[in-house]
Amino acid sequence: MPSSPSPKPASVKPAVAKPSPARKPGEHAPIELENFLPYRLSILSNKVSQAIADDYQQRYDIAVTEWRVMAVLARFAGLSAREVAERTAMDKVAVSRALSRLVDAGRVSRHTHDNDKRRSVLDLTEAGWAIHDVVAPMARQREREVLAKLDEQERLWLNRILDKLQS
Amino acid sequence: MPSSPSPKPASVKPAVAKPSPARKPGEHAPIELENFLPYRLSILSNKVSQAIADDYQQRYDIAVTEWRVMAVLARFAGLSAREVAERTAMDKVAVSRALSRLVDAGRVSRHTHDNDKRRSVLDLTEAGWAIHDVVAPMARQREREVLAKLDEQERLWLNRILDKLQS
DNA sequence: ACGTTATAGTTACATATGAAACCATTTGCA
DNA sequence: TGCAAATGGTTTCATATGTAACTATAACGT
Repeated sequence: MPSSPSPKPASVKPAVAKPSPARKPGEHAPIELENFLPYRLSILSNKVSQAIADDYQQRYDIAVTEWRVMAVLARFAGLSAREVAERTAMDKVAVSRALSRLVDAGRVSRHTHDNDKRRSVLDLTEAGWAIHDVVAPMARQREREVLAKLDEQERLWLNRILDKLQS
Repeated sequence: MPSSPSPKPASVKPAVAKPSPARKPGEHAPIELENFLPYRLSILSNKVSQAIADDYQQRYDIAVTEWRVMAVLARFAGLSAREVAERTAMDKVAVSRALSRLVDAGRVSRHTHDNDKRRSVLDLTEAGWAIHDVVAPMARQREREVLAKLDEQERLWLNRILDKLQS
């Protein structure tokens, strides 16, 4: 299975589109956004996230941040707000706001921790679970559609690469 | 060079951290955010973009959107606002706002197109180029630092994978 | 026990962003 | 021509987001 050799370097970019030089050639060395990793990541990330958000945003009136909070509470019941923030990589203010909307909407329950009155103890309500059980499969389906553009080997490399970049 | 075999599947995830089950096992199938592609992309993208933005944001009082506009104008002089929007994947409102700040700051010049008075003709000014010529190398350096976490083979795969996902 | 410091969370403010409405100009076509 | 539709761009308004300030509780050191 680990057969195919290294990928072709995606062709040497033979001057795409409309490269209008500004001044003396070679002087300013502008960045080629379409090959610039941060830019490409940003475009791709937004496109993928948006595709998923489109599935639930209007239908349930849930924002992306709220869905993320719901997703971690589905996996880890009884977390505090700070723990939710850690797991979602959101800041605590964003979490606080998402939670107040979710609690108001009856999708998350919030209690005070027995041994520490500062902390909240958060859980999905029945209504929250009901939404989760519809949205989670849709999200997974979208992910599958994106990954379907890759073959098995590429998917393995992608995982490995993301792992390394993450650190 | 195309020697190494397919990457190990990043280990089979032997229940990381704090997997507190919520209810009957297997019933709800929550998403594991840390393995969910859209989430991972989002985290990575934000981290990388932020690292670069930190280099110029305070120093020059430039927002990310403004830097992107400058970057495409460095490469393609004389674009219209709409063309800038296309190349940056920003919407036209965002471009309009970034431009008004850039023009006010004397970093971009805006003229009216000779044959179409609706269109603007945009260019970096001397001041704009001066900033560009400092920031562009810094941005490239950050990209290099990120990519340094990968070996040559992984970088090739990453390119290929991004190309495929982009479509 | 008591004051200092740290932590959990919310609120306030200032800025960023997106959708829709809007103006000006140009294009398409009867 | 003349007028409806399309296009480039800006403004408006409503919402989102981040930073810093704030409240309440807990932990720490004496």
